[in-house]
Amino acid sequence: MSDFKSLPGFREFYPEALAQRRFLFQVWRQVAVRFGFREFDGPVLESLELFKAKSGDEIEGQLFSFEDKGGREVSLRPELTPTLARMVGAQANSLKKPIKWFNIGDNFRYERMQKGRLRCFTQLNADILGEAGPAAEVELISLLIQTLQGFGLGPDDFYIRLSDRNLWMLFLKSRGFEDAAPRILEVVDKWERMPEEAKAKRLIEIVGEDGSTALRKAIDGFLETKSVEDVLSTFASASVKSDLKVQIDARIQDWEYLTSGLEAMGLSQFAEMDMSIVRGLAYYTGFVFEAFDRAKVNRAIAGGGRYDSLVKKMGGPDMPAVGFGMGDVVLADVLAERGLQPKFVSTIDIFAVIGSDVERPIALSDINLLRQGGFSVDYSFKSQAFGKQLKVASSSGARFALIYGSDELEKDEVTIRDLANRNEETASRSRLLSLLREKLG
RNA sequence: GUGGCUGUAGCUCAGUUGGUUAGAGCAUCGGUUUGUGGUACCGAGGGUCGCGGGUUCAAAUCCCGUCAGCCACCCCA
Repeated sequence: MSDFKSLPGFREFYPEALAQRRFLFQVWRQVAVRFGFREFDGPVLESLELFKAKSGDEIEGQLFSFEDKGGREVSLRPELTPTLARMVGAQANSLKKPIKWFNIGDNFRYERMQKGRLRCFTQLNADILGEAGPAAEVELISLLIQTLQGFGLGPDDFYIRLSDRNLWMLFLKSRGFEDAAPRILEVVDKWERMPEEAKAKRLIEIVGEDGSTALRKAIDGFLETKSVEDVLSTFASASVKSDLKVQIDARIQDWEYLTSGLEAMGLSQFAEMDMSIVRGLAYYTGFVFEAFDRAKVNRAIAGGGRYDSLVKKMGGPDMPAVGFGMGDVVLADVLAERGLQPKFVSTIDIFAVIGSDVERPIALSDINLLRQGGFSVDYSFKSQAFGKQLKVASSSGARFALIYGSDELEKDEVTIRDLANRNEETASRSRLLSLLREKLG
């Protein structure tokens, strides 16, 4: 074993593993293009400030950051969104709206690795910018669903949890918790995992002893919300000021637009309203959603949401935005568990079997022509028995073996052997290329 | 960052209460086979038993440390 190991959390891809990896990318790219998204990319290394500005100092401990030789504080990107927001912001006026972009790229986090979590992972990011209404969410969530379907995953395998930070804010306002709302959402984010006493304690810290019981009841009640009808009844029971009422009604209309849009696409079975999703990061402003593995609780395959203020924060104009990310690590695990990761066999078109060093120059000449002609051709580097070479030919996955023996070359011919059915025919070397073009189409 | 479990060949694993030169299957390479391939047979290469220290006449085996991996927390863009 070598003393030079790869770094923790960084993977090596041998050809077979790389083939599987490229399969993921291929499906990602194919579906995104089908939805009219355009591929872009940004730098892998950015200034540390870019990520600190967006996510806050707390995140810094997980950044893969260091000082470069010019004394700059830099970081490998932990996510693509800040870069995207900056890029779009810089050319916002000249870009056609809505902007539908996607990226497949490596991201980095410096943290302890575990299942589904490495220090270098690849994410599909898909974002729509310049569309403030829920039509963008319909498009993005349907892209997310169709992508997962593209891998053979169905409604028994995953579902989308839909939530809404905006609706949470309106709800908390309507119950009189407006000022503490951001801090309350932080608690809601961890609600499922928190022990009872911890919940009570945190709520008292936030709103004090008096309000905490009512708040507790409100949160538990709102978490039960499973449909637009539930939302309606939640707010119907509350007496709220008229300007707030207008906002709530507008938001309910957005929800109706979103759910009916997904229904029209035939995707209702995949989507569930689940207000427990608020997503940790502060930059989400509206709808948030996650794709969950049905087989394992608490395993998110993808997640995203709306971040309407980020482009402006990155120095651009006001520009609404929504997007999601899907990592390759969890996805590959999910596919492997379900046997949906195809087995890739490398194949070539033609394997040349060369009788001896006498025939070799002629064979090499043909091999080069066939390769120039677009065929993938392989051959044995050293002289070996015919049987041995045919064995190699067969395990190479080639469709045809070309046999360059002394008998054939006397007549300036080669034997074309179909490796599947073992039929042979002879062909003159001058016709070889056109004949193989017919056979291999 | 915290805790638990696990490290023997490329892979999956044997290896007895500590006792000769650490094994098997698969894989790889070579041969049986300079004119015909999925089988078969024969053979070869491949290991500092994760690494370092300790106990012992003797350590893959027992002890300590360390590194790595897995799992659960924490966190999750």
